[in-house]
Amino acid sequence: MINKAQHIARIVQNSIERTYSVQDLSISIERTKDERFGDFSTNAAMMHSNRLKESPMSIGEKLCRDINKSLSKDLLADKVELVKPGFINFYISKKFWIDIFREVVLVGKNYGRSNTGDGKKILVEFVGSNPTGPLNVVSARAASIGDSLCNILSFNGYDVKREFYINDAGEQISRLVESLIARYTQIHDPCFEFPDDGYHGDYVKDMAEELNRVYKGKSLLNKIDDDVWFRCRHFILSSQKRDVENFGVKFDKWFSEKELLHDSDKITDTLKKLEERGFTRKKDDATWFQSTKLGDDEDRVLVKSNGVPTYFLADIAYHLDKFNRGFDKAIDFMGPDHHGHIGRLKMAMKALGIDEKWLDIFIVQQVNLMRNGEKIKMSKRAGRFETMKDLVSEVGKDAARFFFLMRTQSSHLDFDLNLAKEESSKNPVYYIQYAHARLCNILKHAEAQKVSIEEIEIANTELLDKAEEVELAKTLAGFEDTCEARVLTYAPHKIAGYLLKLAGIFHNFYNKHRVVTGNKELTAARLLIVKSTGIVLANGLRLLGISAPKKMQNKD
RNA sequence: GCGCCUGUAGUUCAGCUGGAUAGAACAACAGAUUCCGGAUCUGUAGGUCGGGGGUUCGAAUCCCUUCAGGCGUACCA
Repeated sequence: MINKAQHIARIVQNSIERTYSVQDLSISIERTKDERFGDFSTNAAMMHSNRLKESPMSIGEKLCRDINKSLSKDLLADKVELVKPGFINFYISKKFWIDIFREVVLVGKNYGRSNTGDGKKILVEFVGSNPTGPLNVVSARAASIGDSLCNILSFNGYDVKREFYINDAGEQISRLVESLIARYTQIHDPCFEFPDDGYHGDYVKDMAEELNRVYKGKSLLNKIDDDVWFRCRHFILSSQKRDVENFGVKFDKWFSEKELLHDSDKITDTLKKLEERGFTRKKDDATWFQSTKLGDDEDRVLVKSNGVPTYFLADIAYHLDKFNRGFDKAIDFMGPDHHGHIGRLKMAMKALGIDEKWLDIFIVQQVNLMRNGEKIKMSKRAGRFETMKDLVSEVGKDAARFFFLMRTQSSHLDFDLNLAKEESSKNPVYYIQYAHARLCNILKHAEAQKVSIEEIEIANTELLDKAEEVELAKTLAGFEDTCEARVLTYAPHKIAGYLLKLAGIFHNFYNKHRVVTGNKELTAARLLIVKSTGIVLANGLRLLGISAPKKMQNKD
C-alpha cells in the first residue's frame, strides 16, 4: 500500500522540478484538520518562497496549474487548489478512500501494523518499585502506559521486552522487616512499641499473622533474620505480581536488585568502570560520582561511608547491564518522585560512554482520585492510600486502563471514579466498547438474515457514497498514521483519542443509515463497512490492552 | 535559591516537527427513535490559549520575562 502523503509529496516535488528546475527541496504534506481545505495540503509554496525569490501565491499558482495538468482524474485527486496565504490543497477522490474498507478486511488483525522498528531490541522498564507495600495508583498508571507502549512498539516491528525492577536492597525493605517484626511481637505483647517511621498499613499485620503461623511466638527481636526478610519480600512481591497480572500486564523479567546486582560482581564492576574513566573521587570515606564534570551542581555519592552502595550506583549498574544485554534502546517510566534522578542517571550513562539517545526516561505524573467531585486524600504513612488493587476492583480493568491512557503521562491526572464506574454514554470506555458490541450485533443479525461472508467480501463498494460512509473510510485510513511509531512512540493516548472519534463516527453512521435492508447489494457493501470498522476498533483496543466485547452486559 | 512538570470553554483535557476561523468529552439548553441494542444520534451556546515582550509571511506551539499551582533538590529509594 502506497502512503498517500508520500505519493502527494512526490507529485509536488516533480512539479517544482519541472517548473523551477530546482531539486532537493523538502516538502511536507499534512492531513488537513478541516474538510474545507481538502484532504491533504502542503505549505511548500510558502516555505520556499525565499529560496525561489517569488511570492507564495505566485509560486502556488504555477505549481497548481502544472499539477492539475499532469494529474489524470481517476488516479488520486479530484481537485488541487491554491488557497489564501499559499496552501496547496488536495481533494482525494471518493473512490480512493472507499477502497480502504476492503483493504482493512483483507489485512484484518494486521491492519495498522508496520515494520518501522525493523526488529530493533527495546527494553521497557515500568512500574518497578520497592517491595514494601501494595502497588498504588501511580503504578497502575505506569502499568497502563508502559504496557500499551510496548504493544504499540511491537505492532510497529520492534522486539520489545517488559521489565519490572525490584528494589529489594537497601533501607526501605529493612524498615519494612522491622515493622513486620514489631507487628509480630505485638501479637503476643500488645504494649510493644511500633517504630515511628515504620510501615503502618494493614498488610503488615496480615504478614505478621502469617509469620506467627511459622514462628508461633518465638522472639524475633534483636536479630536480623534472613528467613523473615525472605518471607516478607515474597509476601509483598507475590501480591504485587497478582495485582499486575489482574491488570493484564505480563512482564518478561522481574529483575531483582539484590540477587542480580548486589549478589554478583556487577556493582563493583560498574564502580571500577567509572573509576577507569576518571569519574570518581573519595571524600569523607565515601566514593562520589563526579557529575560536576558533566554539568551537575554537585557530585553524587556512589558508595556510602559505611561501605554500602547507594541506590544510584545500583541503578547505574542495572542500566549498564541492560546495555550489555544487547538492547538497542532502553525506555524507563519513573514515578514523579524520581525526577531528580533522571539527569544524574543520564550523566552516568554518558560517563560510561553510552550514547545519550540510548536511554529515554519519562516521568509518569501523579494521580488524584476524585470521588463525588472531591479529591481523595492519600497518606502513605498512615497506611491509607489507594491501591492499584482497590482501583481495579472498583472500576474494572478496562475502565482503569482507558482512563489512564486517555491522557499524556506528563499531565497531572484527575481520575474521576464516579465516571469510570458509570455504565453510560458519558463513560468513554463504554462508548467505544458499545460501538464494537453494536457492530458485532449487526453482523450477527445479518447472518440470521442469511447474508454470507462471500457476499460481503465481493461487495460493490461503488454503492458507498454517503457522507457518513466516506467519513468512516477516511477515519479508518487514519489508523495507520495513528499507529505509526514515529508520531506515536511515547503517546498511547493518541490511540485512545482516535478510538473515541472512530466510535462516534460509527454511531452516527448507524443512526443515519440502516445496514441490513432488502437491498442485497447495498447490504453487503454496508456490512463491509461494519466489518472493517470492527477490525480497526478491535485492533486499537488490543493495543491499549482493553477488551472488545461482542455484547455489553445488561445494566440490571 | 536552583531544577523539573503544569496553566487552553463552567469542568476534565487534546492540539504531532510553528500554519488557514484554537478542538473534543462532560455539564447547560433545544430536538430525534414503528426498524440491525436509546449504553445511540442531531443542533445551540460557551475562549483575551495565565500576563507582558520578542522572533516571521504566520505563534497555543519557538525565545526572553513575569505570575500561579504541584514536585524535586538526601551518604532514602
